[in-house]
Amino acid sequence: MAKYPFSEIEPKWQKYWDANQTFRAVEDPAFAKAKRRYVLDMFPYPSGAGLHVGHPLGYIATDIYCRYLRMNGFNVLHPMGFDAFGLPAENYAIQTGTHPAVTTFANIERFKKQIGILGLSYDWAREVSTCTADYYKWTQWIFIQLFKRGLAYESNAPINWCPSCQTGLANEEVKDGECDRCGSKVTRKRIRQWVLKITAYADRLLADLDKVDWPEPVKAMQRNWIGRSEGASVHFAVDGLSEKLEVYTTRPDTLFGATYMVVAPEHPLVSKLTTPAQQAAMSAYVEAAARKSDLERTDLAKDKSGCFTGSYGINPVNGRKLPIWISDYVLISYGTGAIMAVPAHDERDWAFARKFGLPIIQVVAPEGSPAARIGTCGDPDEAFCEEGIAINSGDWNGLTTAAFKAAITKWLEDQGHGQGTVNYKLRDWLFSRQRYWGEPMPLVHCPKCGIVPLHDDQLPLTLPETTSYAPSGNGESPLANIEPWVNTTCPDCGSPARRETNTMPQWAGSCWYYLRFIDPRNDRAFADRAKVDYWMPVDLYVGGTEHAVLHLLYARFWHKVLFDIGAVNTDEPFQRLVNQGMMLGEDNQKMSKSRGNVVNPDDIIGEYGADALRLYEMFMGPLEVSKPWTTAGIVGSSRFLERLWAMSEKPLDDAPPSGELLRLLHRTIRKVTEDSANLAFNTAISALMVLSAEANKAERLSRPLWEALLKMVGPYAPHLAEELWQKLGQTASIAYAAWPGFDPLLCESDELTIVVQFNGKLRADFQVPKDTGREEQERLARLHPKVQEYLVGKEIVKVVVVPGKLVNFVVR
RNA sequence: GCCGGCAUGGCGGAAUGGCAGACGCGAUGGACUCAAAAUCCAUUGUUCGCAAGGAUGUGUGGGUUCAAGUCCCACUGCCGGCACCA
Repeated sequence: MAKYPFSEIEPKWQKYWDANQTFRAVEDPAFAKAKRRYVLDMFPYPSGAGLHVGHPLGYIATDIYCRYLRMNGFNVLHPMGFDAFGLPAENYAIQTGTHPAVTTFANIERFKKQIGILGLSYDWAREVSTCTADYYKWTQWIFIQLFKRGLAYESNAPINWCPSCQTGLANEEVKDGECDRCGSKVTRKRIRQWVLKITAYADRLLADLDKVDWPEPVKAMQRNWIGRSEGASVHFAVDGLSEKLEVYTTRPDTLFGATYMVVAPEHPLVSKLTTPAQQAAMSAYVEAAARKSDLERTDLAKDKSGCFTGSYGINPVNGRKLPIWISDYVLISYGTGAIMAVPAHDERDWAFARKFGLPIIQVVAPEGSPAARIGTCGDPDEAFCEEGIAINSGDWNGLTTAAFKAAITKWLEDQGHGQGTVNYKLRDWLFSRQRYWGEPMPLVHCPKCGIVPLHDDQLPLTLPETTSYAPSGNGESPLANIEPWVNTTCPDCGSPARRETNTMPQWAGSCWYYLRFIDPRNDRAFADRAKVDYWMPVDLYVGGTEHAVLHLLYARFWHKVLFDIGAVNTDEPFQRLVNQGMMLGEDNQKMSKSRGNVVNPDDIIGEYGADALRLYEMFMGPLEVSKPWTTAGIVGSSRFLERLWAMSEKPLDDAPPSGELLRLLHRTIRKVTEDSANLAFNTAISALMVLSAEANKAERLSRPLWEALLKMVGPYAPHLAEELWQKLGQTASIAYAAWPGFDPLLCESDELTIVVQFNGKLRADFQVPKDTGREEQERLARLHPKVQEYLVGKEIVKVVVVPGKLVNFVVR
């Protein structure tokens, strides 16, 4: 018989699904909340580079899951769209003059074509692109809500600046001191910026991680990034100055060990602290620190540097005078930008004290050590950073670190010298970009009213047309040069005013796109609240780990703000998150053009068909783990499909199968049902292969078995399944055929194999009827000829019997 | 340095504490063929043995258990994230 003509059949069914709107999702109240599922892929940036076989991995997985859910009576929302603002299209525009929208939409079309041939069951009627005005109208609207709640503010603090991208970057976009996008060294720049106050949500972003079903590593990364720490703020009087110097420490129990203090070069008190004698040295140091890049400043290997201010702080616990230094190892952006230095119990302070000959006093000793008993000790050899017992701390000696922390914090509060404090590593989110191809910020600078947001009826504020996309490089976006656009009137008072010219970062559009899919054409709200209630939260969200602290943190933040203003029904957007593993090249390296190991899905589909590619990508291993692509391996999936195609020619019997084949059928249904629900597609496919191989051994095919098999194949190889389903005389799509059920009783075998072990080593096996009792099983085991042989000259110490499984003789 | 994750045949992988290696790729042998491809059948962890049958085996070293790939402790290697956050 002819080979499976996938190149005819696959387009045929793709056209059918499209023409019949088979996967259109409708908010039908007949489905109870428990019978609705929102299954979401992380939407792509439509780059011009084209896809490799790794890109569709997650899309195939969610598609199979959605098809499985539909056959099980769920109403499924499964949309797709495009994260369409971004630098590549803009950079191309600078080079060629082509409008970024032109490039972007061309790439979107190409992308849709490429994933279209995979037979993915998206509701394309809900497609959105973040760069269209009807979409970013609502991005702007949400930004205004943030602004109105005081969560967006202007800042002039120095920021991360990428000299190549010519724009500011968020902390999350800087990796190892380099731009996450282009790899250029990030520098510091002081320009006016818009910042979102994500730190106001730090506690909730941390606590609510406990509510969601996400991979632990991703939760750990977010917890790390938020970086909550508990400690105390301590106020140090400064000799000869009215101002107090406030420091933050997680170890208030080491206050007696403080021997000097350090403030960051950018600290506001630096000039007041500097005595005339130190003035020259201090200016030189501050200037040198300002010139250093972030990477230079945070390089651990470098020597500590610093400069004495000439001033002294007074330690509130013992009145001791502590010299105040400045050093760039203290960061202005964390805590109070000033520290008390305890060299005996902190590696960094230790290194600094050693370099500058500052005293070192040990105030914590390991529990049980002699020092802990007598309350004092000699000079330490290295910093001791663990917890222990207080020494050299006056009346506090002998307390454990934990007890001392609590006691001294209370003492500080009682004496007015400080208080317990919680700190976060998370910084506010640098939100403005000095580029063209992004959402314009819907704000106006009015000389009378200050910064005024546009009114709702003035949205969207569309991007002006221009011919010059190049950034000015001086911290202004190209929009600043478009005078007719910049000059406007104040929405509130009507006076002449100027528009904000910064644009939003690419993350803005992706912060809420999952909500727009719910009601994509609504022009009165970002989404109708009843529809939000119908679908939200997202039940399953599949994408790569690269967004663990970027998109996934930002989106949670925006969602919580929307929750707080009553616009959404849940305080977390994504209930369950799954990270698909990376598809590596055949050489086990990351797939990339520069390595020359890229495999194009179009080529594979051309040779083997989309169903074979889908099947193979899922068969290769668990969804979550990274694995290398092997083109040679795909023939296994292809052969399986060919076998099904050939089997469809066999004569059919109406009777169900009998005996072992019936049992295998029910077991397979059980296995494939469980595995499909758990996204364990590799083992489900394996079970389908076993069943088809067994069923194929007979000359004739049982129709009930064949129908069940086709339905189970449906989500995995939908084109072939539809074709063979139609061949059976079915007129409706298999996409909504009822998923086959199984009978647990029919899964069980009448006979069980019992294995016999001697001291845990396998020696024999035999068959027993199911329901054989414990004693009977042991008796039959003893009668087994090989067992008798092994028992000769041995003494039985113990017999372990697991009914239906094994008998283990422990012998001597 | 800190926090995660992973480690099983030639390869991808499978295995509620109970027959390690399901399923697939590859390889070897055979059938079909003038021949090849395709297809089908058989074998395929390593090792000793003509065979029957042994021994050994899930990164390393210990431990718990009648029984450990699976649980516990200590390592090693690889991958990812963070990194002067006081």
